[in-house]
Amino acid sequence: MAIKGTQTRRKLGKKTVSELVVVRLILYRRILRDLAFSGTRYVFSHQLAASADVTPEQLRRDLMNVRYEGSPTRGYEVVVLEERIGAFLDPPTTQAVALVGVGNLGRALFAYFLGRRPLLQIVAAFDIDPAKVDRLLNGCPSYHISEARTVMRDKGIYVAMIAVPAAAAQSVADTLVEAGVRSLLNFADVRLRLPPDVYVEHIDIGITLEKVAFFARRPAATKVPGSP
Amino acid sequence: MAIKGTQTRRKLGKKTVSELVVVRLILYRRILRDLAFSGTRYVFSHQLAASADVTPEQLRRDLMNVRYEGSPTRGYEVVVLEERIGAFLDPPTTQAVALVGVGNLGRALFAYFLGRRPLLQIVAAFDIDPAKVDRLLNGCPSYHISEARTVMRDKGIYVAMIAVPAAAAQSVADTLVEAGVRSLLNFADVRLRLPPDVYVEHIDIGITLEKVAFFARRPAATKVPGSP
DNA sequence: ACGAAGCTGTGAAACATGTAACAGCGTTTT
DNA sequence: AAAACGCTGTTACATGTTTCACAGCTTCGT
Ligand SMILES: NC(=O)c1ccc[n+]([C@@H]2O[C@H](COP(=O)([O-])OP(=O)(O)OC[C@H]3O[C@@H](n4cnc5c(N)ncnc54)[C@H](O)[C@@H]3O)[C@@H](O)[C@H]2O)c1
Ligand SMILES: NC(=O)c1ccc[n+]([C@@H]2O[C@H](COP(=O)([O-])OP(=O)(O)OC[C@H]3O[C@@H](n4cnc5c(N)ncnc54)[C@H](O)[C@@H]3O)[C@@H](O)[C@H]2O)c1
Repeated sequence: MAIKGTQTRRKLGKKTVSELVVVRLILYRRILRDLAFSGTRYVFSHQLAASADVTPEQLRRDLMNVRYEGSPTRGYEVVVLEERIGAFLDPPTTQAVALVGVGNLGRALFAYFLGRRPLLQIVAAFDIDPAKVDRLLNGCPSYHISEARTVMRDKGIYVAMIAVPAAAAQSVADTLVEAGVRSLLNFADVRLRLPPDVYVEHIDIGITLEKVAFFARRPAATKVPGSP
Repeated sequence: MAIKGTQTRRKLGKKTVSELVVVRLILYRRILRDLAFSGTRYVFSHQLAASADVTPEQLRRDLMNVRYEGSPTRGYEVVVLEERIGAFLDPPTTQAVALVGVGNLGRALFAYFLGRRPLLQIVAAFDIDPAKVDRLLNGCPSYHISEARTVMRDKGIYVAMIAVPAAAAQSVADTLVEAGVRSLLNFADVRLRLPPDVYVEHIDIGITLEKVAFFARRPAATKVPGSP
C-alpha cells in the first residue's frame, strides 16, 4: 500500500483486478485504437504483446478479465476487443476531472489533455493566485481553491490532479477530499497522507529521473538469454 | 520487463537490488534531507516509514542494502543515514542529462530541474524546430537533434528524457541510443522498443490518469481491518 | 478425411515481493 | 543488579504476479 508494488484492487463481479492489470489493459486498448485506425482487422496475441512490450502469455492472461475470446486462427478482432476492454474500463458516463495548480506543469497538462479522451475531461481548474483565477483556460473555467467544495458538487467531480508546490500539496489534498474528491493524481514531490478510502497515485518525476540515472550506471543488469 | 511489476535489477557487490527498493531508498533519502534541514537529529524506523507511507518492517528491510546500522535506542542518525543512502545511490560524479523536445512539457521539466539535484543536471536540450535550437534555455544550450552524437560524446551524457510527440519518440530514441545514451525517461505515450541493455522508464500520464479515474469508481476496494 | 500447424485459454509451477515473527541488545526502571 | 522495555536486523512465512506447459480449436494442406 505504498509505492505501488502490490496494492489496491477493485472488485468487479466475482473477480478482483490488480492495478498492474488495469494499466496494461489501458495500454492494450490504446494500441488497439491505433491498429483500428490504421485499418488492421485482426491481431494475434504475440503481435499485440510485442507492441505493449509484454509476453503473449501475460497478454492472454490479462484478457481473461475481459469477456471476449479470440479465434485460434484469426486472433482477436481489433475493434471488438477494443470495445470489450472499453466495457470493462470505461465509466458509464463521462468523468469530470479537476486540475489544481496552473503553473508550468499545470499548463502543460492542460495542453496535453485538450482534445483527447472524450470520456475524461478537465472541467475545472483551481489556483490560489488571483491572476490565474476566474478566467477561461482553453475554454475551461478556473476558480479559487476556496470554491472547491461548491464547484466539485455542482460539476460532479470526483477525480483531481494536483500540480501545486510541494509545500501546499497536503493541504490542497485535504481540501479536495473534503470537497468530495475520491481519487487523486499527485505530481508534487511529497507523499500525501489521506484516508484509506481515497485512492492516490503519485507521479514523482524527480524520483523517477534519479532512478533512471541510477540504472544508467549498472554493469548491464539485464537478463542474458541462454546461448547453447 | 514490461510495465514494471517485476523487473530490472542491478547487481551491487554480492546482492541484487530491485527497482522498487531503489525508488524507496530515493524517497527515504529525500525525507531524511528534509528532516536534517529541520534540525532533527535522530529518527526511528516507524517515523521515517510513516513519512514514506511504508511499513516499518519494509523500511528496515530496505535499509539492509545500505551499510549502516541504527541504534535500538536512538534510532537512525539522520545525517549519517542520509549520507549512507547517498553512497549507495549516487554516481561517483555529477551525471549529465539531456532533454529532448522543448515543448510544453519540456519547458516545464526545465523549470522543475533548475536549481535542484546538484548531482543530476540538464546540460543539453534538443529539438527539431529551428526556432528552438541554438539558443540558451535557462542557461542551457539547445541543439538540433542531428547533433546528438557529437554533443553526447563531448559532454559525457548517458541519460536522456524524451518529451517529443508520440509519432517522433521511437526514432528519437533510436538516435539517442546510437549516440551513446544508456538510460531513458520517456514521456511520450508510446512503448519504446530498444535493445535490452538500454534501460527505459515510461511516465505515461494519460494512462495514469485513466487508472486513477478507474479506481475512483470502485466500491471501496481497500482492506478492511478485522473487527471482532 | 486426416494429420499437422499454430493459435488461444488456463491450471499449475516458479518467482518476486511484502508481512509477520523473533532474537539480540542498549537503556531505563525498580 | 536484574528485569522489562522498545527498537533494530534478519530469518521464516504469506501473498501476489509472471512464466511455463499443455489441452482444445479451427483452418489448411495433402
Ligand atoms: N514543472 C515540472 O515539470 C514538474 C515536474 C515534476 C514535478 N513537479 C511538481 O509539480 C508541482 C507544480 O510544479 P510547477 O512547475 O507547475 O510549479 P509552479 O510554481 O509553476 O506552479 C504552481 C502553481 O500552484 C499554484 N498554487 C500554489 N499554492 C496553491 C494552493 N494552495 N492552492 C492552489 N494553487 C496553488 C501557484 O499559484 C502556481 O500557479 C510542484 O510540486 C513540482 O514539484 C513539476
Ligand atoms: N504536455 C503534457 O503535459 C504531457 C503530458 C503527458 C505526456 N506528454 C507527452 O510528451 C510529449 C511532448 O508533449 P508536449 O506537450 O511538450 O508537446 P509539444 O508539441 O508542446 O512539444 C513537442 C516538442 O518536440 C519537438 N520535436 C518534434 N519532433 C522532434 C524530433 N524528431 N526531434 C526533436 N524534437 C522534436 C517539437 O519541436 C516540440 O518542441 C508528447 O509525446 C506528449 O504526448 C505531454
